[in-house]
Amino acid sequence: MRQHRSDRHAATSDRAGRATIHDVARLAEVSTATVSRVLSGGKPVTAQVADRVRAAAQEVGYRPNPAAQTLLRGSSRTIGVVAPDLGNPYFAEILKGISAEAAADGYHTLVAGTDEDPEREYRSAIELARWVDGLLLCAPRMSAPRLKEVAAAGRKLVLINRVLRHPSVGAVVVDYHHGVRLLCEHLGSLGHKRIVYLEGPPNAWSDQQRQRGFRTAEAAGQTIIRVPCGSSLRDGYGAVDEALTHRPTALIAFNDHVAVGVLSRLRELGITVPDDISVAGVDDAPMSAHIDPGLTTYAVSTVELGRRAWQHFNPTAPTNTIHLTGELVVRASTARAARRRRTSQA
Amino acid sequence: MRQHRSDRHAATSDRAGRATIHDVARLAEVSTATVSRVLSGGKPVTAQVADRVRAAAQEVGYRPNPAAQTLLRGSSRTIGVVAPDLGNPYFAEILKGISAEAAADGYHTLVAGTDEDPEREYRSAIELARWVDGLLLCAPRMSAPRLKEVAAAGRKLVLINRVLRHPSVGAVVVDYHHGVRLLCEHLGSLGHKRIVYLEGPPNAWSDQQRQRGFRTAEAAGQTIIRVPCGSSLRDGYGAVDEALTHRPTALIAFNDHVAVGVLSRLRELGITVPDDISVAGVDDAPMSAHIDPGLTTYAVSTVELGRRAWQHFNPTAPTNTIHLTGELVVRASTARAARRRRTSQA
DNA sequence: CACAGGCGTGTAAACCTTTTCCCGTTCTGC
DNA sequence: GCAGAACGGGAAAAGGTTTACACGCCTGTG
Repeated sequence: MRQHRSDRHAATSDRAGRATIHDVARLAEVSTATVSRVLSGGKPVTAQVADRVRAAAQEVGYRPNPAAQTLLRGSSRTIGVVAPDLGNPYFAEILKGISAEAAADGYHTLVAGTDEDPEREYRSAIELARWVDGLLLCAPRMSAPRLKEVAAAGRKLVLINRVLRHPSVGAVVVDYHHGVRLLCEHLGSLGHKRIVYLEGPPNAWSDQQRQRGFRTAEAAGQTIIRVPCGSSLRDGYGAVDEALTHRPTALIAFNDHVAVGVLSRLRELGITVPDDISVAGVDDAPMSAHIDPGLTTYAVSTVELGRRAWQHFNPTAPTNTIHLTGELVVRASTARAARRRRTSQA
Repeated sequence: MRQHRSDRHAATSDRAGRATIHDVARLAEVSTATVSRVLSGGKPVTAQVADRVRAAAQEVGYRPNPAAQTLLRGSSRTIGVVAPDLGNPYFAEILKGISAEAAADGYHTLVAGTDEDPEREYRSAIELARWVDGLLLCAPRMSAPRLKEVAAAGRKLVLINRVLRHPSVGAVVVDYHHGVRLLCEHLGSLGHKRIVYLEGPPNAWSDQQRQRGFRTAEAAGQTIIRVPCGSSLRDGYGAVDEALTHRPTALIAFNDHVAVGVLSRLRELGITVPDDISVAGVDDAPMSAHIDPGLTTYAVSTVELGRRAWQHFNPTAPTNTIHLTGELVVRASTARAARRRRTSQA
């Protein structure tokens, strides 16, 4: 592969087979204008002519060329979605939701994964902006100036879990500050004093929001130890050992995906959750209720997130920032802090 | 929402701002042909003129209109991916892989989820076929005639986990027959005699392949009890109670997603895996290694799947069916059958 | 010195659809 | 019976880009 340059020829010869509106017009013995009117429903047309046109269209298997339609109407009826990791169930849920909403309105969805790379994110966004009527960026990591550049390049820009001081850019954000506060209060009420936070990707806006929540918790007297981590399952798995050197009684992961990796590594080490250590996540991924132990987390509906994001694409919608607040979901992964901490290798 | 019809006006007024090749040509005082040659790199151009054109393009922020390019060259440099459930980690992985491969070759990816509905699947496929250079259908449920219709409507069709006797349709399929045989042999060697199979969606090709494997196992003397289920986590969760009425010692789920739901329900019922009952899945989803107990499953690399599928889009590639064979991954969810079965509600 | 060839650039057609404007016919109302 | 309206349908332009063809100039060679 990597030499797809050569398919120009194949494409052209293939295309030769597709019927155009002219073929239909010729067969039905009418003008192309009439064909368009019959099929796209403009002005009224005699029933007899309409039938003839429809029969002709059926016979040659006519389907309007979307490129021509797009060129003419200046809208492709397509939105673009850019996400750091399409394999992450959280983004997969969002993509599922938004594409379903879009499809219900006759819109298509173009996707791009960026592998968490801000540079690729920028390039993908700029590239997609050429094609689509609206662009949805999930948790974008790129700098604010570049984000503004993207906003200028495209039609309509909507952000998920990132805000940008800019007119005409909509956003839907989860109130992670609130979420983290709830988690800290919950753990505090269970007697946890030393809590490790496994940080998300550097410069991620949504990580900064969480950090705000932790500062609030610190101001209230709790001890938060920050350990660099990331956003994937592997990141969580890999960060556990360092986290344990700080001898925490509880552990908050950047998100549920990370938390699953954490639980996996803890199990390997023979450390029992929640008896030896409590673990909490953020996002309430679909599987979080079904793993053992069930994961305590901050839940916000991805369905709602997708719905709200799609609303932003309505041209009459105001371009503001919608704050979504979730709720604490307590499951089996958090419990009262052990009276005496056992050695970390149990 | 649902009244996006009105955005024609907004779109038109927005589009007014975008610079065309004519604007660049006027500013650089050359013809549009020269601009195209400079930017798309065709025939040679004087360095001085090229610089002038590039400067002009930069100044007005020119980006070629993809609809016009598509219309002309008859290729949109886009592929379409249709999957039953974008939220299912298995399909999310495949989407991630194929879109990354496509992006590396400068192609875009259009997606559609079908919510497991064959009717929507057909409509989505036909609709996407108008737009794209190639269509990738993941585990399609539609009938063979309709599949052929889709093949005729589009440029290039590639199937994942489904075969179709038809020239010019490529396919990449996992050898589930082999996988199920391995799982049955594995369980047999552990002394399991009564195995429940939680069936996938009705009419799913990949379920039929699994059934073939089970018939082989039955021919070898094993007892397989079939229980209707589905392909989602909830389906697995919901099918457990009925499955238990058959008093099996082991349980094979349609896929890992289902198996996770099964484990969850078993835990609720106080039934221990693998002591009371063994559980196995199929697909080796990313999380399967990280849950407790680790899931015994049949693993085939989704990366490989995506890579092979993309290869099929190369116009010089033969349109054949590629069989991918995986391997048994034994984890903690399967063990020797209990000597005496406890009551199912233990 | 003249002519051929090559290189750089412009012109215009083609890609396919929608929609505006216009014309011709038929029907209505006075 | 005639004027005007209403309605069905056709011709043509617009939308932005690429590319085949043509043209002019410069250079190198006979």
